[in-house]
Amino acid sequence: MSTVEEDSDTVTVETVNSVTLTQDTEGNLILHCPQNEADEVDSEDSTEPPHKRLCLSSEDDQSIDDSTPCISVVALPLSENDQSFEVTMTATTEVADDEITEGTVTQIQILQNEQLDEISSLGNEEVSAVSQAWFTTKEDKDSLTNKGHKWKQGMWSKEEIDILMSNIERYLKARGIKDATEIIFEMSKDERKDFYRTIAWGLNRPLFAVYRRVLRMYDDRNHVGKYTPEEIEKLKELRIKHGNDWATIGAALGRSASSVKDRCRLMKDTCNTGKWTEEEEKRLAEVVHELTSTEPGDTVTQGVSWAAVAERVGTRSEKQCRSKWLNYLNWKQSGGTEWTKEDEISLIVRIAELDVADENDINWDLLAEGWSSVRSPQWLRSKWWTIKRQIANHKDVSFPVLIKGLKQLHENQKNNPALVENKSGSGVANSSSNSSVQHVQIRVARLEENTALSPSPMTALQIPVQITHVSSTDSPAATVDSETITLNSGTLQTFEILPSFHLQPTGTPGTYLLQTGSSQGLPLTLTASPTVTLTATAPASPEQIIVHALSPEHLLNTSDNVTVQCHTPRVIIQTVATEDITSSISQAELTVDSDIQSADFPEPPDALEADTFPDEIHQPKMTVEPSFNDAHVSKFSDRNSTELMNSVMVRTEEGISDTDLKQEEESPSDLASAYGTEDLESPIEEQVDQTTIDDETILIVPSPHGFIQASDVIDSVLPLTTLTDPILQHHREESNIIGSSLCSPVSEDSKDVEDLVNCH
DNA sequence: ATTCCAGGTAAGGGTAATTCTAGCTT
DNA sequence: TAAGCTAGAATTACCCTTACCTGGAA
Repeated sequence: MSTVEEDSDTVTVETVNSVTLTQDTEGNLILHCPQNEADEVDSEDSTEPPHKRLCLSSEDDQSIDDSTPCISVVALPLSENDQSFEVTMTATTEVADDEITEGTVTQIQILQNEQLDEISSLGNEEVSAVSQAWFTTKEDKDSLTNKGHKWKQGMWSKEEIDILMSNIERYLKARGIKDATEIIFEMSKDERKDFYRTIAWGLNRPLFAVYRRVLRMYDDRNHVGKYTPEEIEKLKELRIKHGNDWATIGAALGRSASSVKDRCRLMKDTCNTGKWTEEEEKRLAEVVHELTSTEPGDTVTQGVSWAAVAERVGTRSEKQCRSKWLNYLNWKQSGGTEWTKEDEISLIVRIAELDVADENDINWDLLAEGWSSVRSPQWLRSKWWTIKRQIANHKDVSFPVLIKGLKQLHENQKNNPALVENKSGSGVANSSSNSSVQHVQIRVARLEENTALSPSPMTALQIPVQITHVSSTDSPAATVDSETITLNSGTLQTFEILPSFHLQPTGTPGTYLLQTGSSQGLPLTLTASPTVTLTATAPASPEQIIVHALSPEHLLNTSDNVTVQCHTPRVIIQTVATEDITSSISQAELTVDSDIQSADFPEPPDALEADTFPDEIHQPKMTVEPSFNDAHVSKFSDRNSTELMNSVMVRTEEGISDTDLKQEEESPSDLASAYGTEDLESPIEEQVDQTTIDDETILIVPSPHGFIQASDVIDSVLPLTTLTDPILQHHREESNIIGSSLCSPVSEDSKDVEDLVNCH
């Protein structure tokens, strides 16, 4: 148990596990509990789902009850296996920027499986010690290491970037500053005092790493792209003139200093390009062995000074030398064997067996050991990268899901070579190539539900993972896939689906633009009571959005009737009805429509194009259309009636070309008959593989169309047996609605959300 | 004068994405 | 033989850490 006391005499945020606690722009507190730390207290053999409740209590009776009269809590198990989870608390009163440090005493305790476990903790103090310390020297680091501190290194995860962006947003908002670049590039050190320290909060990285990251993110001379031949020429001249004064050279070229520095590293006048000659290879090998004091045949993958090697080789740059050695020469010299399809499957299995929650946790050195066809750990990692990219949306699914999907995919191919052959469309099915399994998508949707617990913690239920083939070689409409999932469950209050988007008001009441990371906006229409409007807020992350649609009576008391919040890795769209949120069975419905449709949506305003997310955050788009009704609403088909109370529709689109946007219109009745009959042509291709792994179901759905149409998979997308929520199952048994109320996708031109509403 | 703080610079190891190309099939 | 295709090689823009530096404040 640890107590985190901020620099305040009044506030204590106390946790009983090691959690990262952040606060978004709306004052929502986001806690993240890493798996390894949770494991300290969770029995290893526990098979209980990691449902945890967040318990708020106050040492000061005034604190929560008075100042934050309504707090909704969302507990999100990140996967069915790990014990990590995220908790989001939404206080309906505005929480000021500094309230965490200046407010009242709040105790946060994490309860698991309805038992209050006293959980030992590494605590936030340690996190703070790292992220609040500006240390770059070896002594500083040794000192912290000796005190038992650990911090994250390597590539920043999306989650970290989300936290950072959220912190920056909050900092800007609190100070009324519009553009972070004002602070970063224009203010003096004194003026921006504490900026970096503030935005580093919740990040387990050295302050210096945060600083570098922020500079890169906001430097518009970064991410400029490929150097033109003219730029290269100019760069050469500037290099002669200014030497290693990268800042000056960069300024002259309109590039960042590190960019021009990196580019210069690649261009040596003496460098050859293209295929290595035997002489060059021989020289490289000799130099590497000489500089590392190794013998020919020894495996050398680390501890090589490539700059020194390149210097000695003479005709190649350090990058070229490293790449050649690690990806070919060392393996060839030490008698490596060819990489096979079996190796590929083995790699997936081995990675799965590692049971790591994050790809960054994979020890590639260890994985590459004693594997003759692996050229180097670095090469193996790049191999994994190519395997991973067989999944078109690999960036949008969690790592465990990705692994499961790949495993299932390969097993399916192994058991059904015909599928491989058909999908590849060529005679290369027996080769070790990956071509046959490219253009696969994994779809994950998760449902959540309010329970009777106050103040409304969520328990999760899940929609199966779906993998759909969308081979672009098979069809000009290849990137178009579609399916519609309709759930008709009275208890559903929360819908969660990948990937993500961003809400922006359009100026038209009740209509919002939904913006994806790639700056494409689409309208969001709230088909609900006129008194319910959406308030879009800056998301804490582009990955996850929570929409809280509070009841009309609550709306009278607050301007924030809907809260949008994001955090990785999934999108959540949630309505919270203030009345009877404990109702176990109501008639709420939820429609998920990931259909791809041609866009006759209005162009997004220019304002939406600008800088909503950093360049490096890109998400594909998909259509998401959850609709939530509370107990006042009995049927989805009634949604256009005035009975609708809380109904939210959200849609966005896949990034598809104009030609991809030509999809045949299907009426609901067409669809209903279609998926019952017309696709039953090929026994092989009709095969739907469904495997339940833990609580998650993965479907592999080959399609005769080369892509998934609504008619292909609807029946499989949501088999009744895959819903794991007991309440929902109970409801299903009662009504048997889910299977019978599958909603069709709507017309190709997305007449708009009204059509979707009325499609029943 | 010294130490600390809050950056700042350069070097270099690395990753991930794209482009090129040799070799294969049609 | 040419065209098309693909896997693997090569390239490169960008990322991250490390080590050392700087100028002002304490």
